[in-house]
Amino acid sequence: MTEEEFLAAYDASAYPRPSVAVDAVLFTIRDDALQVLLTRRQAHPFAGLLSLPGAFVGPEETLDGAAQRALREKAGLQDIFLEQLYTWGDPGRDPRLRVISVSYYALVPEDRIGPLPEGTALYPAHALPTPLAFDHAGIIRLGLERLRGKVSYTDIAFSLVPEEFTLPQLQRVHELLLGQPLYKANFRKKIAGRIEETGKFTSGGKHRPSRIYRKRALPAEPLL
Amino acid sequence: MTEEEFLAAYDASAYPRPSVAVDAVLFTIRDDALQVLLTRRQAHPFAGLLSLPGAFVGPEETLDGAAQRALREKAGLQDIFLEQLYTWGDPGRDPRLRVISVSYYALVPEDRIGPLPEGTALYPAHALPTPLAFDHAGIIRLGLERLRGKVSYTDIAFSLVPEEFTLPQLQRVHELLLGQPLYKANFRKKIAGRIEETGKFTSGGKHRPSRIYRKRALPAEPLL
DNA sequence: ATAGTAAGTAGCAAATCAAAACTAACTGAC
DNA sequence: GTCAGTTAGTTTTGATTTGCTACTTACTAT
Repeated sequence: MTEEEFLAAYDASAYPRPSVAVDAVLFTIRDDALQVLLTRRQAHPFAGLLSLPGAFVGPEETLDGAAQRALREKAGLQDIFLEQLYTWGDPGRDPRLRVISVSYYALVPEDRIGPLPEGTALYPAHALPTPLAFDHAGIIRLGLERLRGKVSYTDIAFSLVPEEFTLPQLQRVHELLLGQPLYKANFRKKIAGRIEETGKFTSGGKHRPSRIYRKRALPAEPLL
Repeated sequence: MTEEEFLAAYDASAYPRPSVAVDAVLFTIRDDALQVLLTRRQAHPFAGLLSLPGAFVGPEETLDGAAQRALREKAGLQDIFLEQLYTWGDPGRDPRLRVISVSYYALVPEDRIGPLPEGTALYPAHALPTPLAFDHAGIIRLGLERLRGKVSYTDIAFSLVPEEFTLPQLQRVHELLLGQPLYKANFRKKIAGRIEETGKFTSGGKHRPSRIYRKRALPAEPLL
């Protein structure tokens, strides 16, 4: 069968084409823990269970665009770090109809999260309620693995911290993502080239104030 | 609008749902170069251009299953390393109709490739004909990046080499994937724990024969 | 025997990493 | 004021890994 013949048969066939949706795992740091945004489902199936914010992909919409829209509609967030994670397509993962879900993970500092809609809240990523709707537990687990894998060799940790931050703060983010403590001195050497001082200091603590930094715009090295 | 309402509207709407397809980037090492399997398209669109082997996802088929089937049908390959790469969904990437493509990359040692169907052949990954059909050039580029990124901290190189291999062979695979030469002594130290001797040696060369190894089944360490 | 060639090993300096110990700057209790 | 408590930030040291060179080994072809 040629591809064209297949397509013709495909168009004419009785079974419905799959729907394509996106689901987003939105991570943030709150209460010294990594947290995930979940919404409680009202409707069948899995009514009453928590699920990831998602959306069906519109006819003229890109996949990234649909993921952005899902987060805008469900959490009021715009212009945040968003990256594709994995695509889930097992028949039966949605009992209603075949749904292919392109999953994304998103990172946002806590201070950018506004008031959340009724039924939507943050839950600690390492102690999630169980069960979750659909295969969303698996999606979150993969997101956690991806984060852990990428934190050491990319800039993603900066996306979980306000524009201006202290090094203990940034180090703590790394530790939460990696799940293990880091040595202060080594951590500082490693990121020294990716930050710049603001000249400001924290105040109000019962101890030595810490310097406040921001992310360095462009590393000077890659110009070779 | 609730999700249920959306689904109802979605079902009733005039625009067709997207089709979901898979495309596979099959890599192998041949003639001391990394090569990709491509097939020449017969039909519109992009007739005459080279494209990745692909398939539409059947109604009861998993995504992985569809990718396996595509490689079985287009290259006669079974039971090979296959991993999801990225999902491409821009409207307009297929001029006929909206197609969401879940891309995979696959790795196979040359000795497992049999005779290929008419119109299907291997092309050097770093000197591909241009242009390619659809967005397949971008898919291959991403596959190359993924390979390069993963070769140093995973076992993927073993999937590009026969079951029994020499260390110069395995080192060369690493070098081709990384695009840079490696130091023999360091390379050997690094993989020492992941291989085991077969006791056999190559023969017939004009020089010292090299030991033949196989991949070590289970590393002993992860038992803690 | 000797030359050619690629396989495989030894060793060292430089860079990086893990780890502990140290100093600095604030608050609050005395 | 001074001292304890606390966290920020720096210095230092030893272990491990990397970059690199030089060497030895084992085969074939003259």
